[in-house]
Formats: sequence, structure tokens, C-alpha cells
Amino acid sequence: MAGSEHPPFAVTVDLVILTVRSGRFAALVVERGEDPFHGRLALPGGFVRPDEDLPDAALRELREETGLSPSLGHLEQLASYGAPGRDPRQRVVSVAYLGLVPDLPEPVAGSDAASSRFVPVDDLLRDAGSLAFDHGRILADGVERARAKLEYTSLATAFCPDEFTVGELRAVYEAVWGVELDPRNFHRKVTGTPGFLEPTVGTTTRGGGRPAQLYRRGPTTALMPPLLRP
Amino acid sequence: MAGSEHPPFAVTVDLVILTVRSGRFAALVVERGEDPFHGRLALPGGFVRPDEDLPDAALRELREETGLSPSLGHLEQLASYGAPGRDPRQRVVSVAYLGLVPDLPEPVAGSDAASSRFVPVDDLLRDAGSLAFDHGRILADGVERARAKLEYTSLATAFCPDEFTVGELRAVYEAVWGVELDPRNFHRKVTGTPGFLEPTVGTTTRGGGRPAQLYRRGPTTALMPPLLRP
DNA sequence: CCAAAAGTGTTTGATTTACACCCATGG
DNA sequence: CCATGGGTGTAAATCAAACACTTTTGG
Repeated sequence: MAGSEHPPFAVTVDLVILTVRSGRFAALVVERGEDPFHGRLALPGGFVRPDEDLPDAALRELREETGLSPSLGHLEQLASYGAPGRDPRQRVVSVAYLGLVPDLPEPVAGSDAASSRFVPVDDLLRDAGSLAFDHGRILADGVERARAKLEYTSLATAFCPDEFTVGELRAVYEAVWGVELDPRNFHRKVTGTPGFLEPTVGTTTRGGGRPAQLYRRGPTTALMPPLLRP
Repeated sequence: MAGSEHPPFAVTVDLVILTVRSGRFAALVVERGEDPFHGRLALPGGFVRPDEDLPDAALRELREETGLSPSLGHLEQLASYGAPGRDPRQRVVSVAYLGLVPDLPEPVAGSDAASSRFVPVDDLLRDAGSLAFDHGRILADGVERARAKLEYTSLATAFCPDEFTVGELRAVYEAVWGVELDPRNFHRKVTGTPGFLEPTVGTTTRGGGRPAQLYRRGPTTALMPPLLRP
């Protein structure tokens, strides 16, 4: 807590942006255009500006990379990473944020990094060194956090579009956890948890079968009873 | 992810060190000896050194402030705080760590900050502005995290000395949550959860009544069934 | 012997699970 | 009319809360 002899640090934000795309749990990655790690995959991110708060920097990067502001979706701080050698150029402390977004209709909208795309997380995590810097660890931490939070919050709705069916919501859990859930018990559980889902007037038959009630995400990001253990 | 025009940041670690002392949930605070916030209470912490990893900085501060290395106890990253105005002198990003320690026999051992002491968290949180900087918020976040993790992990043992009884462990929960728990059901629950407690040969009658089995913390920081909902 | 805390057993009610069954649509 | 998913009912199993009861010490 002394005076002014603080060493020079750079501060960045890195983003773990997760979604569910065609039944697969996937993360947004960019291909690096410069050294170090030229040509390798990395998490999107960038330097925090001099007068910018950390969440603002994360939101700005999210907008730049995906064209999304998480009015839909969800953004929270994940953790910080500051090992001395993690960036070979200089001492960098990175504050990682975890974002959950619905499957974008356009892969990535009018976006800074044209080379960004979603890749299934199992593929990215298969060997830890496939990502630049320590981004493999950051991604693993983000994936673990997301999986854990689905168990006891209503966050899974952040992966769904504005209106969605209970079956589509169940598909999110099945993709993220890699399990099969009983459709009947799942339905009872989520519709019976206050604050989780808000019914709309509409129904849909996309996906076939009997028309399904459409829901919006509840207002509260509600905490729930355990939901379902994989 | 551009070149080298990064603004000057200072990086610190701040510590939320929690314990249970005479039945009260308490946090370690120091009295500031300099401006800004001269004379106000603050969380212990300090600048990260140029070649020091973040967890190492947190461990070093913990040692300096409490004389404890958390071989007993527990230390984990909490969150980072970097709002532009949070330190009036300069732009500082602080990485907060959460430490859970047993009640120290000596209040604070051979310690850097002679003015450090444990204060009940309710007193510290009663009005948010009682702590310097944004340390009220950091403390609140740490307290919330600790309370939440007791629910589904065996972390409560980090508040206990090397050997302890089930009744002493129950007292930890009651202090942290501010509730009364049924001693009989609590006993069954914790002794029945594999990996939570490791029985020793000893017993004790400190606290009166029938001799109580002594336990050590289990090896695994086990995840548990929900335990008990307050 | 009495108080006080440890520890066990049992009863009751809630929650979860598994699965039988009916519903409403598209092809 | 049938395949497909949506949605409800229900019985069995599992789990948690409440509490009667026994144990073992100190005073």
C-alpha cells in the first residue's frame, strides 16, 4: 500500500463467449493475425482503455466481436490471470469475462474480427495447447463455471432466443452437460420453478409434433432447487 | 490485441480473510496509516511485484498480515475490481482473494500491520462506507461467496483448527449463516458424507458433556449433497 | 445424581425418478 | 392414420426434518 513505485502492468479483458449451435456446446475463438502465436486460435479480447471500467471493456469487446449486446444473453466476470510469463512480450494481467449468448442467426455479425467463429468446446479442450497464451485454461474455467451454474440457476435461458420452447431449453442442458434428460420431468421442473419461465401467448410447431408453448426467460435469473444432477 | 500503446495500470491484491471467533463471523481489517482514507479501516493488501504471480502475491500478503500460510485454511481468487475512480491516486486494478482461516490463537502473529484485527462482518457491512476504497463491496462479495460455498462444499472445515469436533464444525455453520441447526441431523449429514471428515483416534470433552470424537478435515474439499438450506 | 453435550433410531412428509398415458399437430 | 414431440398423472423410491431416546462425561 506504499507510494508510487508500482511496476508497469498492462490490463486486458479476454472473453469466453459460449453458445449452443446445432446441438453442440461451442465457444467463440479468433485466429491470431500476429505474433506471438500467429495463426493460432485465441479467445477474443483486448486492452482495457485508460478511463474504461472493466465490465465496459468486456461489453465493448463483445459488441465488436459478435455485434451482440447481451440484453439477450448474459455476461459476468470469470477470473483474472496474471502469471509473469503468460504473455511473452510484457507483463499482462487479463480479466476474463464469461458470456452466454443465443445461437446467432448470422454466424458473427458486422464484426471486428472477421476470422472469428464458434468451435465446439470439446474440440478446443481436447489438447490444452491448442489455444494461444493460457487461453486453454481460461476456456476450461469458463466452461466449468457455465456447467455448474446451469445446475442451480436459470442461466440456461441465456442460450435461448427471445422466445423458445421447453424442449429447446432442454436441448441446451443436454448439449452443455452431454446427458439425456427425461422430457416429462424436465418440463415439470422448469415450468414449476417460479421466476424461471414467463409464458407467452404463442405456440410453435417447429421441431414437429404437438404445438409447444412458447416462453420468454423469466425476469429474475432465479435461483432454483438443484434441477438435475448429471 | 494491438502493439504496445497500453495505458499505465497498477495491480494490487486485496484480501478478504474470514474466520469465526467466539461465535461471530469476522473479517481481518487494517487501519490505514496514510492518505487517502487515513485512519479508516481497509482490507489488507498490496502491490503485486514485477515477477510475482497473483496467487503468490496473495499468499505473501496473507503471511505478512496473519503469519499464516493456509496449509490449514483455504485461499481462492474472488474477483477483480478496476473502476477508473476506485483509487483517487491512479488507475489501480485489484485482484481480490478470499481466505478462510481458523481462529488464530494469537490474534495476529508476528505481523506487518500491527494494527490489523478481526471485526465481525455484520459490523463492517452495516454501512457500506465504513471501509476505504470499494472494500465494502469486495468484503460483501467475499462474504456472499463464503456463505454460498459452505452449502455445497466441505469448506467449513477451513475455519476449524487441525482437530475439531462435529459440534465445533456445526458452530461454524451457525455463525456464518446466523441460523440454528439440529445437532442430530447435522451430525449424521457430515459424518455420512464421504471425504468430508477424517476420524482421528482422539476424543475431547472441551465444551462439556459426553466426550466427542475428534476429526480432521477430509483430503478432498469434497462436493456434497446440498447439506442444509438456511 | 444431575446437567450438558454426543450420538443413534424412527417416524413422517417432501422431493425425485421412472414410466404409463393422453394430446395435437404435420405429413 | 400414424409418427413425433408436448404435456399430465401417479406409484415407488429416496431423502430430509423433527424428535424420542440412549450414552458418557464433569461437577
